Order: sequence, then structure tokens, then C-alpha cells
Amino acid sequence: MHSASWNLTGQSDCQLCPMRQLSIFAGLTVQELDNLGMTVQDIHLPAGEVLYHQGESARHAFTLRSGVIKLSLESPLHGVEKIVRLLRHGDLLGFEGLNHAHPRYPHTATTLDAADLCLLDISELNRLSEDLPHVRRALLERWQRALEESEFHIVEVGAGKADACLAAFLYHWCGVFPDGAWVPFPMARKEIAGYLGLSSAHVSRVMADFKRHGYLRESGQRIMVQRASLRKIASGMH
Amino acid sequence: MHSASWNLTGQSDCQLCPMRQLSIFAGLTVQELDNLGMTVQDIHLPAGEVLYHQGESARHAFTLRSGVIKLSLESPLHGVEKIVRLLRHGDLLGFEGLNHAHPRYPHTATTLDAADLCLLDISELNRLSEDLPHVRRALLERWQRALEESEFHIVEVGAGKADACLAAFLYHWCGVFPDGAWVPFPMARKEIAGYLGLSSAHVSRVMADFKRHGYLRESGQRIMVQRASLRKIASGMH
DNA sequence: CGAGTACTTGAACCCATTCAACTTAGGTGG
DNA sequence: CCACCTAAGTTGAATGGGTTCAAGTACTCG
Repeated sequence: MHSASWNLTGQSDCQLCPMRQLSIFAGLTVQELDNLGMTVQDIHLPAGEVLYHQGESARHAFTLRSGVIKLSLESPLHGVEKIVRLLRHGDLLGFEGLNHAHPRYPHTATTLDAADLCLLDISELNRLSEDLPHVRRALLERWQRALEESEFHIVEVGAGKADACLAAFLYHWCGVFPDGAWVPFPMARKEIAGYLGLSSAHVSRVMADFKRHGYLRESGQRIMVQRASLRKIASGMH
Repeated sequence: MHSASWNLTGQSDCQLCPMRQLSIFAGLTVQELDNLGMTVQDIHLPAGEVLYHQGESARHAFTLRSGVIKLSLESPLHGVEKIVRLLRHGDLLGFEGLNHAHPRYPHTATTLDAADLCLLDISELNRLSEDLPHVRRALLERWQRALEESEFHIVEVGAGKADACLAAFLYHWCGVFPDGAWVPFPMARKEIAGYLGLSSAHVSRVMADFKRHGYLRESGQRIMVQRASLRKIASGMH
């Protein structure tokens, strides 16, 4: 269905993949990897494309090699769409249906960036996770990480003033990068707002404020932050 | 360490347990259950006790048979404690360390109620989950449920006005009970407030309002709600 | 270069917090 | 069993942070 719009760039050679150590196939020998019988397609998507919709039958999981993807959830009650997680390099998505007979995607996944992904067949993945403890453990770890991410979101973002939320978010977002680096940041104001539960106007204000104080610089789709300063703001003290 | 304060009421006979079908041992035959070699202790705690602390070495997981437990998280940044999940009958807790060499509890678990629990040894549980696909699948399902719960929290609670949040929360809380039933509700105002990210004063106000409109009744540690009305409020329309 | 979109900024308004006073409920000892 | 004491809940008034709406500015893409 969506396959039509997917830009399949051919079958991937996992053995040469620079991020294999990050993937769920980490820890497998080249031999084992070869014997998987797993076909992995390579796909590319431009910014703003929907990879899958909440409720759709889940036939594939994906490994995100580059780009940023938002997972959003439509509330059954007040029908509002809310971003629940942001994914980056190395993240796995769409795997929630593993171990289900008729899996459905629990979120809608949208690219914020141009993105490169690997396409993994859910049923094959199911089989692999049954057979290979390595893969099983790796998948479990993804569940854990997802839960941790969600709980981070609840704690850092659900409490405190707007500037503390935003500071915590930026701090966390830039956390995996070395200090003083330009960090990819393809989020629009309204997406940050949706993620943090603020209005885009106020996000704009606070970010402008951070810039004025020199805590934050922005250039194109990248940012550079003063981690120490943000940390202080996130903790509530000014 | 805490064991001293635990009220061990003896070893449990899982085969007679009325909630076995809800537990991670559901689907096992009595035969298999008998062969587990798993020792399950029965424990009882009064209200307001800490079952385990965040960061403590995790030796046990627990099945909650009755009572309500809050899982709270201390933010590394602004050192504030926030409730991330509420657990009830049938829920499993403390199992986050499975598949880890030196597991630690990621939350602090506190009883809000008098609680009955089963005590499960983490390392035994590890072994079982390796050996028995049934158990493995059941555990995976718990991870999923936990993540769903967290995402519910983010969506329903992180957005919207206070009355909508509270309505969504009460609606969800009473969801598993038949309409018009008295539902156990041992939360103090400040705990509801902590869970929803509001002040206890405001929670009090909104709940008083709900009562005035007849959407909510409260008696002792139980509540009764008009699900339809709460649903409407949760969706933002009045 | 022009059109549309995203972003910024200001001003008024509103919701929720804060703080404090008061009321209620629960528990203990006389 | 009542009087008292403490903790929890309620309510009011003032404050403040964030939203909303609208106008103006800067980007980006054709």
C-alpha cells in the first residue's frame, strides 16, 4: 500500500552496515548473519512522509539508519494527535506487533527529516527471535529503552515550568553528541510544542530567550547548546 | 534488608491462586507449574510502605494480588519525585532487571493501600523465561502493557485542561470495572496531583466540581463515576 | 521575485499555582 | 465516649505563567 511511495534502494548488505553493532543483529557472527535467511530491504523517505499509520496492519519493522522520525498517537478520547517519542540513528520502530497474531501499529510514524531505513519482515523477525537468544535479548532491550524514553518524557517534560521542560528536552536530545557539536534538529516549533505540551508561540519565546542568553544557537536544521546552562535551567534554578 | 519489615505469610500455592490466569504463569498446565521449582513467597504490606527503592539491587519481582502501588521516579535533573505508573490487581512489578547481570530497580514502589503480593526471585524468573516460551511471552506482554500505560499517561494527561486530564484519568481508572460500581481509590489528593502534574489544591477544586455535577461520588477510599460524563469532559467539550 | 509558510513578538485574557485560613476526618489518650 | 490533636481536604484571593489571537518579519520554494 505505502510500498508504492517507498523508495527502495535495493537489498541491503548487513555485513557491511556501519551500524550493525547498534542493531538487533549485534553480537551475531558474520556466519550466523549469513544464515539468517532474512531479507533486509533498504528504503529512503523524504521529510514529512508517513511511514505507517496507527491501526494499520503491521507487516514490517524498521531500523532507522539516519534521519529523525516522530511517533504520534491519536487519543481515543479527545481525538488530538500527540507526539509520544522521537527516534534517531539506531532506533528500531514498528516492532510492537511481535508475538501477536494480527499485529497493528500502535502509533503513526512520520519522518521529520529525509530518512534511511532498513525494512524488516515482522514474521521473519518473530521466527528469529524464537530461535536466537541474541536477537531476543536485543529486542527486549528495545522495549526497555522505549519504556525508559517514555518515562523520561513523563518526568522531565510533564512537570516544571516551560523553560525547564524545554531545557531538559534539549539537554537530553543533545546528550549523545559531544559538547559543542552541531546537532541535527529537524523539528518545527509546533512539533516541539506538541511534544512538550506547550503552544508553539511559547516555545518560540523560550527558545528566543535561550538564544539571547547564549545557551542555544540555531542554524538551519541544527542546533548547538551549552549543556551546563541547560542543565541548570532544567533543574529549576536560574 | 527490607525483608525484615515484610510480612511473609508463608509459601503460596500457585495452583490454587484465584488470579493465576492473569499471571505470567497463565497457560501453563498444573503439571508444568508443579515442575517449575519456583518458590513463591506470599507477602503482605500495610499502606504507605516502600516495597523497593529506585537504584536498589533488584533481587525480586512481585505480582500484585490486591491493593494499589505507585511507581515513582526521581528525576536526575530537577530531583523531584514523580509518579509514573499506578499498579493494581494482576500487575507485575520490579521485573525490569530481567536479562541484566546486575539489575537495579528503576523506580521506587510504594503501597497506597494494604497490599498482597507474591515474591518472585529474579534469577529464577530469568531461567524460566529462557526455558518456557509461555512465560517469555507473558513477560513480553507485561513490557508492552507498561509501555502502553506510559503512553496513555503522556497523551491523556500531558495535554489539555486540568478537568479533561482528571476526567480522563478517572475514566481510565474505572475502566476495568462495570459501570456504576464502587471502585477502590486509595489515592490522596497530592498523589493524584503528582500523577497528573497539577497542584493538590486544584485537584481538590476540580473533584469538588465533578461531585457537584454528579459525575463523581466518593466514600472512604472508593469512588463511583458516571463514565459517559467523564468521557465527554475528557474529550474537551462541556 | 513572489507566494506561502514558518517563526517572532506583543497584548489581553485565562487557567492553574500559591499561600493562607478554615473545615473535616481520623486517631489517641484521658 | 468525648476532647483533643494532627493530617488531609476545601475554599478564597492574589499572583503569575502560558495561551490565544493578531500583526509583523524572515524563510523557502517554485
